[in-house]
Amino acid sequence: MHLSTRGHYGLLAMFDLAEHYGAGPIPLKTVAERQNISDNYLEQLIAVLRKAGLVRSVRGAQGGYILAREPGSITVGEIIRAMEGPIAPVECVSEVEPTECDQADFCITRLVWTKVRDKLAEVMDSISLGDMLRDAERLSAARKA
Amino acid sequence: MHLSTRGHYGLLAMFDLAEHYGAGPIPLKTVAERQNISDNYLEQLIAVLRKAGLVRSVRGAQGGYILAREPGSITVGEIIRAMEGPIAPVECVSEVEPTECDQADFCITRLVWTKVRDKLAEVMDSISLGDMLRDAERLSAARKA
DNA sequence: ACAAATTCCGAGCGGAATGCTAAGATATTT
DNA sequence: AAATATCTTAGCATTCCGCTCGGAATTTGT
Repeated sequence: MHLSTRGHYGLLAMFDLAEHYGAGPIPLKTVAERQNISDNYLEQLIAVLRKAGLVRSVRGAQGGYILAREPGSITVGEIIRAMEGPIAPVECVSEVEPTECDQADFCITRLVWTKVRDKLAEVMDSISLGDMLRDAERLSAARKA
Repeated sequence: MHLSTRGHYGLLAMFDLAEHYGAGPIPLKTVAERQNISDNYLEQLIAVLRKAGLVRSVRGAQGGYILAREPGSITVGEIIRAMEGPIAPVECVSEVEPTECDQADFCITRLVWTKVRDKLAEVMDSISLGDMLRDAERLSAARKA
């Protein structure tokens, strides 16, 4: 049950952009440095996020990346699906194009994986970048107190 | 968010043993054939389950494998942990020995992964092989009707 | 016009994990 | 003994992961 660094870094980068939402385009190098990720590598990852329509890019000097939508309307689930593909503990219960299996009708383990998948999707879809920003505020407030 | 075949096959094998619980030791070859898994490969996988104390083995002719406990007392979570290691979408929130991270205290994504991990564990721990047997009965009853 | 800053794109690559196969050693039953 | 199983280890092809690198294209500022 492991995520690859794609999803891990992808969420870090998106959250970083969320924290600076409204401040114009953020160069990738800045994000990479703040999140301690190789910027060469992050470049490839953000390309995926862009193609998925989750970030907008501005080329040239003073350019960078901006969230395509408000932080509150982008969920962790969307980001993870973009980076890691459809949610599916095993392929035969993939959210899209589950692989055929002639025993699917009476496969009990399949029921299990379906439940797992649904819970997974439920948690991830229920958390937005906006929620995370609020958590961050609460945390830093508690820290000061 | 993919399981390897280890967890997948592991659960299939355990469920097969559950379906024949009480009928004495089941040879691995039989399980492999019924579940359509390479028996050479399954041999390695079941060794892990045995070391985890989830199945007992009987060597020699007429030997095979038996669940170490009642189906109702063995959960999917146990099986998956045995086969795939501690549940953890990312390492820094692993159930055991989470890797150190100097930013752990104010890492918001970490909170997300913790929630994901907990939900994952919750579903898997809430389903036992006994539950699956009941589902199987219900399904075959519905099929006959 | 030119230089600097940036995104964009694709090639390549070492290492690790995955999913097996295979072969033999060991134990038990008949 | 012979047959039936588990047990153990080695190996191996393929794929994926997590990068690095080089350079082209685009925009801004001087």
